[in-house]
Amino acid sequence: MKGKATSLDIAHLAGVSQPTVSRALRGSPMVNEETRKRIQAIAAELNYKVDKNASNLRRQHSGTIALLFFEDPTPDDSQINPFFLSMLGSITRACALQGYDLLISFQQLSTNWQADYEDSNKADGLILLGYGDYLEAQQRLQKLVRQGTHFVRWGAVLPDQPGVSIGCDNRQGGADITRHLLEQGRRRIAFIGDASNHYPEFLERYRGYGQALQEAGMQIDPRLQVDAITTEQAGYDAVLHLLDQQITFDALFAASDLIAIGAMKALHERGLVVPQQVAVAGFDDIPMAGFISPGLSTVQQDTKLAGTMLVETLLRQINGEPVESRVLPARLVLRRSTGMA
Amino acid sequence: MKGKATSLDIAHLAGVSQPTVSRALRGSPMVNEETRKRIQAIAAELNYKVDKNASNLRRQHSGTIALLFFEDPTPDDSQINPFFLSMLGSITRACALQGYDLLISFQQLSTNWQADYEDSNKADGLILLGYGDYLEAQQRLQKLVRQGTHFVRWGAVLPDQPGVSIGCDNRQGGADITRHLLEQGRRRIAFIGDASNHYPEFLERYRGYGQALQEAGMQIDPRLQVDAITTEQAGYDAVLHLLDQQITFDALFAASDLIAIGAMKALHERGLVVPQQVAVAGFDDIPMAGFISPGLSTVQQDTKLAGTMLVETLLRQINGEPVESRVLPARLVLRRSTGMA
DNA sequence: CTGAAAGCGCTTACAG
DNA sequence: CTGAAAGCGCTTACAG
Repeated sequence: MKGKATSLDIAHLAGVSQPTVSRALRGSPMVNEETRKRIQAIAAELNYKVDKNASNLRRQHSGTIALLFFEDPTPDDSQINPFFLSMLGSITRACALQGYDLLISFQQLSTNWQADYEDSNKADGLILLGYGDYLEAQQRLQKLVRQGTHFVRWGAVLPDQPGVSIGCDNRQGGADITRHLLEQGRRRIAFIGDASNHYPEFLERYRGYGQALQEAGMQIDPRLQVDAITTEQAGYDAVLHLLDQQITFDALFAASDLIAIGAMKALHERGLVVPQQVAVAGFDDIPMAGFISPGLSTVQQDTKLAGTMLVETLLRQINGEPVESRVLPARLVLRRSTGMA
Repeated sequence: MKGKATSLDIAHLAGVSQPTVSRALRGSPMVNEETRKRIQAIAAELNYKVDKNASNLRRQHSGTIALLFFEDPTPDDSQINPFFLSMLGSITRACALQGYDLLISFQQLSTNWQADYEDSNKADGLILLGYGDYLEAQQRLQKLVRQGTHFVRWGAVLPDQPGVSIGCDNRQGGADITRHLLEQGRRRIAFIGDASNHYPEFLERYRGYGQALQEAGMQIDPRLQVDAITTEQAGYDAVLHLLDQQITFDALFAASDLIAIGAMKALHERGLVVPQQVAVAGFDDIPMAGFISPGLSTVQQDTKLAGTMLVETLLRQINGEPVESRVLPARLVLRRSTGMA
């Protein structure tokens, strides 16, 4: 910018040395109150702001967290899974509360995101967010750990994982919603979502589903599980697949709300009424879940708590405190798509 | 971090001076190709990354743009207007394309956002995003201009505005959708949204509405305009207000989709059928607009183009090139809420 | 094509 | 309580 004021300028005007300006402005206790007042007044008048680059360089710290958002496959245009947008909001808020800046980066899983942020001192740590192919990501996580990079991941919390993760209790959520469908008298419950270790969160939801069925003394019919990534299109396609294969079902648990919404569209097009003929449940509780018709029963993840936990855990890690993975509870939100209200 | 490699380390290992490392790594043409190769190999092995703080400090530039997102009133929790999330996505993408980082900050209109970013050299320029009270914001914009801060605003493009703005053609959009409602045979069209100069974008949409009515030889009934900010709640309340005042209407143009969605909820609760009894139109084309039932007719703003324009305009400004405000076209997206398809 | 020198604007021991 | 000095890790004239 045009001749921005520096601490030296302030020092001249205040008749003190430059370090004194630095001390005064950062509230060091070892500076005379009067001197401080004078310095502050001048700084305010000149609209002086500490140069972050200089300050960070000297302190070897950035006061910034980088949020790496990766989703796979590449979402078209600017359509981002609303669940992650909600997370984004809550992470931003949590950062602001802690006085940290948030650097944001939308990554394709394919680019080499691991390095550039913390390595170049732009950020003190990383938050990793996104449903992506976990096996692909895993080696990168290992590299991060090897490099001593500070990072926290949002996702499934599993024993063999590199680094620290925060995630919701996907298994419990999956079990709860499946029990609910069973209580509604449903017996042929389809699961729409990838159930491999490529997508551990989905896999956990699927395991919860299986657990609930077994508790009810029911068999798991593998034909009722159809792979789908988190898009409406995938949900839509999956339902058509079930119908075309003549696989009967009276309920459907989608591994995400986006999938559920696409599934409902397909059911509607084929003339099947929700919930009378097919009950539908999702996962996430994105805002749209409450607005579509009928309202979508789903498993809510507490994004506000999640954002706070992610940021706090990361900051603790940055400060050298011990941290560990955490599982947050999931909560049912029941609406008309499963016959409620 | 733990003993991160510096350019000096590389220099020692490569048997050259530190400046040569710097040159080699930034692709300066005045360095021997073999030397460069050697240096690059060592840098790669040590996972060396240029320290951005040092580099930026020296170059007096940050390679970062700050996105200041302000919304008023404070949205509850992490619920952000989906339209802005879409903008956010497209801005992020545009930044990435240009090799810039994006620093993001959710501001309440009340905090003093104007300064901290560019003034502290964290960002080379600012993008301002959000529906907020414009009159409140205006003096801050003026201050930004006075300070020579580089910034671009998303919003109404008006003659008397400080700084550069990019916005969609709100008036044209408002006129087009109103004409559409008139063509559908509607005669009592309510406008839900603040129509004061506190919210110039809404005001322009209202003017477009008025223009279309007048072209059709109709009077503007001021009782058909009800103030509302961009929330579902405001739209909901506005419709109840109209109904309770016994003001009749057969169509409703909401200044935003969020308002329209809240309005539809109120209509539904009062037993009014959309579009048979009341046609409803919104503005923005947020993803939800296509999912609610009936689908919401609306005016689409091209967020992809908008994000690109914002970033490009800002970068041009940063590079000292002349820039000016731009108006982007708005486009109708017609769905069942106004009786289409 | 390469090196020695200076300096970006801070913060932090070290003296006093 | 305050100042003189050093240094964070780069980039960029300036010499050669």
